Amino acid sequence: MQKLRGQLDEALVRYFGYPSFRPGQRELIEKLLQGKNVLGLLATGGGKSLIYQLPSLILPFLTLVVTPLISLMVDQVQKLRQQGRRDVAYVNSALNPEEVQQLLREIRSGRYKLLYVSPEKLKHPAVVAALRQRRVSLFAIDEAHCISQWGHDFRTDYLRLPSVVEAVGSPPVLALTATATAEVVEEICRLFHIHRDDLVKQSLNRPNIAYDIQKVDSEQEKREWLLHALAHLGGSGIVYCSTREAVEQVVRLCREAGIDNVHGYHGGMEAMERVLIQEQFLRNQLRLIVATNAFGMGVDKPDIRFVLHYHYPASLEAYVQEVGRIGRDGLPGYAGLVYWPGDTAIHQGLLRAESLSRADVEKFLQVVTGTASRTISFAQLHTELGIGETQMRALFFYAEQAGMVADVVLTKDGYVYHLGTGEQHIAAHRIAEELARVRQAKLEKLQAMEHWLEQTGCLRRAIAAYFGEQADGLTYDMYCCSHCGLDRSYYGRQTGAAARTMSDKEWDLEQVLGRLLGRRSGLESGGSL
DNA sequence: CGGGGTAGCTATACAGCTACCCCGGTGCCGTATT
Repeated sequence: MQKLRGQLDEALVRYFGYPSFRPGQRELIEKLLQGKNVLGLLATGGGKSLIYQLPSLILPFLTLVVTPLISLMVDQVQKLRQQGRRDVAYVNSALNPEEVQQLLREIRSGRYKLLYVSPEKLKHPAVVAALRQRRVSLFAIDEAHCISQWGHDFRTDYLRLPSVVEAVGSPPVLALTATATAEVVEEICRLFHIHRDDLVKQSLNRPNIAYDIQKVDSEQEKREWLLHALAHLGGSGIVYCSTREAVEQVVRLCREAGIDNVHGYHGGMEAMERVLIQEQFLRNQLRLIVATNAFGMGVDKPDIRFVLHYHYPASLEAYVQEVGRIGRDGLPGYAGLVYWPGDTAIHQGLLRAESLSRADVEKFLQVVTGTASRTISFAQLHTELGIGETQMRALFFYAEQAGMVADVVLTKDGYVYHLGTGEQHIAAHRIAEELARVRQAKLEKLQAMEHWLEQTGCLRRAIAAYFGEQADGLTYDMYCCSHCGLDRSYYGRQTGAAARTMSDKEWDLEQVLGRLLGRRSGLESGGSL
């Protein structure tokens, strides 16, 4: 063990240039090297990626990193390659089929030590076979809260990860996140057989963030509050809205008020435009981003001084993720939220829109079992079942769990599947129950968010309590929250880096995108990834 | 759930009201088409 510690210290200095580990890092790495499954609960900006990047240099075989977004994979691989690591790659839909084949050959040949992958790609038998053949030394899951946040409906492949771990030979598992309630911790530990003693948890309290919430009576008052806040805050920040349309409206509102260093961001925009906007924000060429919850994950900007919520998010977990982007440099930052009770309609409506009834489930099973071709086309989804692709994926997932479907593949014709041996009426019951349970859980998270808004105690302590933390001794005088006391004018005096003018080269769209996406010039040429 | 838009009525105001319908977020994947 003494020898191992020495090796770790040496590698830390040699490869990362840090003199010492940050809290939790060494403990997690040592447990992993002992072959244990671990969960790391570290505050945002706590140096999570080092926990798998460093072992990947020491371990004999492959370190696999499951990542929710392609942009995160591209970003990480690009950074590591710039640091001179040639044994790093990613597998996702940014690669064309030939590139994937080439990459799988290279994986089997042992060229890579660190591989980033989307959970969806891990469903492919060819990918799993290559990984098993090469052998996996470490199975890391970044942003592990996605398992609970998305795994139950939106991206069910997250819930398949435990069987993937087994399929690649049950290597040690590392789950990492900055946001997890006691229930989420429990679920991750259960899914990946993580022992209670192997949970490494730090306080998620962010003492440099001040919380301010304001209840108003109308949309007009919200707009006034927002403009007033923006006029008085210094530095760069994010405004979160719950709908794309609200994003556009708030951007217009800002511009009409003379704030023009601003841009909107949401999932309906072109991927390239989104990349460009994010990049400009990171470089302080944009001061303000108005966005839906699409914006933020992987945005590693240290000097975000404020996050404003024009709509509150659907859960406290989401809220903590969003405001957690403030002040990673450790300097003071401001989290402001304005709401009126009518805002709940957006969340209630989304919940209603995505919920499937028992009748929907039965109809789905009838169509699935009654189609001789064992195929459901995209057109059928809409005409016969009246549901979208996301719901369809969830239905297939739970149908598999209930034994009604043996496997599913997405092809040009739609979903092609094989039937299982389950009994239809039992399966329908189980699927409907499961969907109801997922919906109920979401509703409760929304209600917890709304309860937090309405309660009158310290906002910081209430967050800590929600995440099961002891909140004693959190006293920040006039820099805590709007319930304890808050000197708002203080945050106007804080200024971040001033916006500067871009050079012509930086404006070059191709330059920026080529650097960030690096698809065509990708793996085979090596350097430009 | 509830805001916003629209159709339709009233009954003589180029408006005003009501009733109704629609819509609302996150990203992989694979495929065909721009």
